[in-house]
Amino acid sequence: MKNSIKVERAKKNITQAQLAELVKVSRQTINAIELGKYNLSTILALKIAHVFNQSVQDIFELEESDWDS
Amino acid sequence: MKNSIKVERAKKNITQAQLAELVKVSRQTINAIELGKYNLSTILALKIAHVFNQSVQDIFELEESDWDS
DNA sequence: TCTAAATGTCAAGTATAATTTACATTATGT
DNA sequence: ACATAATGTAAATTATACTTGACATTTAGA
Repeated sequence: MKNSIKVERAKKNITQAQLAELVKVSRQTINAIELGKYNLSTILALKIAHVFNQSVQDIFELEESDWDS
Repeated sequence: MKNSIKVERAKKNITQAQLAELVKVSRQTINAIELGKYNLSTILALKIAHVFNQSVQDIFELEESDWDS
């Protein structure tokens, strides 16, 4: 799964730490998600989408390989 | 978090088992998600939204209490 | 009413999301 | 060049998503 969190943060001019605070997770969690290191929960994806006023699909995009299983 | 999976399944006339097969998880997982028993992964939410041709937000809705932490 | 499909539930196990602490690296401004 | 903020990374731990197998209950059709 790809994501555009870095771009959205840049638009809003906020740091990973600030985003972390807004959605109430650790800074490292935001960093790992932004770098595609894991498959975050849906509640967290909805919160991030809410912060950026975007749809979840706008920010998180499935890749072919995500369907492998 | 609330969801409308049951309604979407009814529209498409498919069972929990069939949806499970389409998104490649177990039937019990679909059942638990549909009953709001846990916070599924974003990849799975995107796959379910894809099956129903809907946005993630159309199917999964944050509740106030989800912001508690 | 009988049968089968569909749904609900439970317990035990595995996989992985998310936290914490800590430190290294890279970017930014003065 | 220096200082500081921001980002990347790692290991250890905790919380929880998801699986499997099994069984109970509800629903729908013949």
